[in-house]
Amino acid sequence: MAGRAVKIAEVASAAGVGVGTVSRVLNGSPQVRDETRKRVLAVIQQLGYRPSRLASGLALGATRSVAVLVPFMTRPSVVGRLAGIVAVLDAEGFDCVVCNIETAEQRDRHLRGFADLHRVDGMLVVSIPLHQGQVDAIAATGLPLVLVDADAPGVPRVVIDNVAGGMLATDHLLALGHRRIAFIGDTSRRGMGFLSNARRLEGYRRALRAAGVTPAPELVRRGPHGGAVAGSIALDLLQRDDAPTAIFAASDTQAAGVLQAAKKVGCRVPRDLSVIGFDDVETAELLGLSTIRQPLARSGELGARMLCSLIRGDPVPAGRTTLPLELVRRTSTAELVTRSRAPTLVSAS
Amino acid sequence: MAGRAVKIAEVASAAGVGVGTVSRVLNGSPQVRDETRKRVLAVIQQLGYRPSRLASGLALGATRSVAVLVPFMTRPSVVGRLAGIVAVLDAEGFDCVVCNIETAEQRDRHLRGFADLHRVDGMLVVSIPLHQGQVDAIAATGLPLVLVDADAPGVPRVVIDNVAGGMLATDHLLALGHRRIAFIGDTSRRGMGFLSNARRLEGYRRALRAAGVTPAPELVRRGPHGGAVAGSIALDLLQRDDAPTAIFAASDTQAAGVLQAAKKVGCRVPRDLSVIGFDDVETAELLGLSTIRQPLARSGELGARMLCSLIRGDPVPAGRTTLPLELVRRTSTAELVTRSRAPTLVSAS
DNA sequence: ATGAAAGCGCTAACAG
DNA sequence: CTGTTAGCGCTTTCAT
Repeated sequence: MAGRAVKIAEVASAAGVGVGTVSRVLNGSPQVRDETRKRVLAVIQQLGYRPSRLASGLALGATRSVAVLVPFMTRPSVVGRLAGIVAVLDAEGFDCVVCNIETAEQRDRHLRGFADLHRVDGMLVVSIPLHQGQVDAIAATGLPLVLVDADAPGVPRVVIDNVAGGMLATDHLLALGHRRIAFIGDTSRRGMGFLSNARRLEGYRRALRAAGVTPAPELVRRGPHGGAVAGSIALDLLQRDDAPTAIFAASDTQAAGVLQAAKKVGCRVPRDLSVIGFDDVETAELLGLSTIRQPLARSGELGARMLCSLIRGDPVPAGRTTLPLELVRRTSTAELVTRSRAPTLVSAS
Repeated sequence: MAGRAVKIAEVASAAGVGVGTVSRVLNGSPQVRDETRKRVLAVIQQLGYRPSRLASGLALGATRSVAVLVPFMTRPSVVGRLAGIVAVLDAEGFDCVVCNIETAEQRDRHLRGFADLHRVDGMLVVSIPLHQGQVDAIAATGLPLVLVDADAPGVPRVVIDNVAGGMLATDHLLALGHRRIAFIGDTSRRGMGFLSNARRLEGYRRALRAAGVTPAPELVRRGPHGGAVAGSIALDLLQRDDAPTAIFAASDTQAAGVLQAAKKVGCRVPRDLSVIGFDDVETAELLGLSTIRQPLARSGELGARMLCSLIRGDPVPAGRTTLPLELVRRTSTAELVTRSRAPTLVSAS
C-alpha cells in the first residue's frame, strides 16, 4: 500500500517544474502562475504527497509547537487552564505538547529537555513555582517562556492575587457574623513548594486580624489535596466542642469534601455551618457552593496568547498580569445563627 | 547572551574530534573511549551546546512524538484517560501532542493534519467515533493508530462493553426491587455521533425486558451533557405523579446533577430515590454515588502502550481489547420502600 | 514566474 | 575506536 514516501522532488519532476515552485505552491506564495499552481496541486493530490514537517521545520528553524508543563493535570482547576491554552494554541496553529509534572525530578528533566534546540518554539509553565536559577537557565537558551498561575520576577506571567482571594472569602464569612472560621488547605507536595495555598491562608489571617479576630491555630488545617482528605479534616473540626461555624476551603474540591462531611454528621449547610471554596469549578455550581471565582480558562488563554506573541517577536506585557477575582455567593453560606448546642465562645481581641 | 546557536561541528572541532564521535557520545554509543567521551562532554557543557531535535529527527526519520485527539477535554472521564496516556508516553520518551476536538471540522482538520509526514510517529484517538473512510485514509498513510473508547473494525483499540455496563447498572436497581427506573443520558453533539450513551441505553432496555419490565418511554430522557441539565431533567421527572423510584444516569457528572435535584425537591436519596451513575470519577466517591466503574486511566495507559509498540514495530493485540466493568455500590442506591405518596404503579408485563 | 543550488544540523554507513 | 561523507526533505536566495 503505502509505498516509499513521495518527496517534493518527485512532485516537481512529475509536474515538470522545479522543487522551488512546488514549495511555493505548498506555502501559498502568490508568485506562481495560476495554471502552474493547478498542475502542481493535481500532481500532489494524485501522488498522495505529504510534506515533511521535520524537514520544513529544519529549514525554517521553527517547530510550530509549544510545550506546556502542568502539575496534577487531573485537578479541575488545572484542566480549566489547560483547556484555555489548548484552544488558543490550536487556533494559532501550534501543536501543544503537554507534560504532567508530579515530581521535582520530572519538572527538572522536562525543564532541561525542552531547552533542546528545535524541540519547541516556546514553553508555558502552569502553576509550578520556578527558582530563579531555573528561570535564568531558560532565559539563557532564549526559549520564549510564559508563566500561568506562578510567579517569577522578570518573566511574563498571568496570576491572581491569592492573598486578596483569601481575604475576600474570609471577609464574606465575617460579614455574615461568623467569628470561628476554620481554614482547610493543602500541604505542598513533593518538594515543589506550591505557594497559592499559603497565600490564601495569609489572606485569611489578615482578614481576621483586620476584623479584630485572633486567628485560632486549632482551626487552621492542612492536608494532602483531595475532597476525601478535606472531608475527614472537616469531620474532626465539626466534632470539637468549639467547632467552627464556618469553613473556608482553599479549593472547591476540598470544599465539596467539607460539604459531604457536614452531611455525614447531620450538620446542615448553611444553617449550622457556612462553607466557602475557591476557584469556581463546575462542581461548585452544582453543589450550590459559595466560592471565590478565578478565571481559569481565561488565564490559560491569556498566557497562551502571550507566548504566541513572544514567539512571533511581538510585544508582550512585561512582568505580571493580574486577573480579577470575584465572590460568587450561592447557598452554602449564610448569616450566623446561634446554634442549639452550648453557645460558642467568640474569640475577639 | 544567547549568541548564535552552537552546532555539533563546533563541538567536534573544539574537542578535536569528528562530528561522528560527538554524535556517538550524544547517543550513548558504547564504542567511544572513555577519555574521549569525557572530553567531548566537557566541551558540550562549556559551549552550552544543545542538540537540534528537528535535525536528528530528520536524519532518523522519527519525531519521538505522538498525537492524542480527545473530545471535551474538561470532562473528568476524558481527563482520566488522558492522564493515563500522558503518563505512559512520558515514560516511553514520547512527546504528547494534545488536541481538543469539539467539532467535526476540528476532527477532520486534525485527522488530515497529523497525516503529514514526520509530524508525529503515531496517533491516539480517544472517545471519538471514526468512519471507515477516515480509518482507511489514515491506514493508507501508514501512520500507527490506536483507538481508546471508540470502535472501528481492524484498528487496535481498547474499549468497554457499554451495553453490558447499562445492564449492570439497571440490574442492580432491579435487584433492589425498583421497577420504575428512569434513564438520563446525553444527546450526541455536533454531528460526531458518539455512541457510548446509546449503548448504555440499549443495556438499560435489555435489562428491563429481561426482568419482564416494559421500558416506559417517558422515563427515558436525553439532553446536552452536564450536571445542571441532568438536574433539571431529574427535577421534571421527580415532579411527575408517576415519578421513577430510581434513576440511572449515563455518567457520574449527570448523576451528581440528579442528586442535587433530588435534594432541591426534598426527595431523599436513597430512601425515596435510588441513583446510579457511570464511570466512577472522583466526585462519585465523594458523593457516595453508586456507579459502574470503568478503568479510565488504565484504558489510556493501555492504549498508549499499544501505540508505542506499534511504533516500534512490536506485536500488538489485534482488534478490540475489552476492559472489565464493575458495579461499585455506595450509598445512593437502596431497596425500594413503598413511598409516602400514592402507591406507585408498577409496570410489569 | 521559475529553475538551480546552497544550506538547515544531525545520523549512520564506511573506511581506516 | 574514530574521522569523513553522503544523505534526511524542505526553504530560499540568486539568477534568469
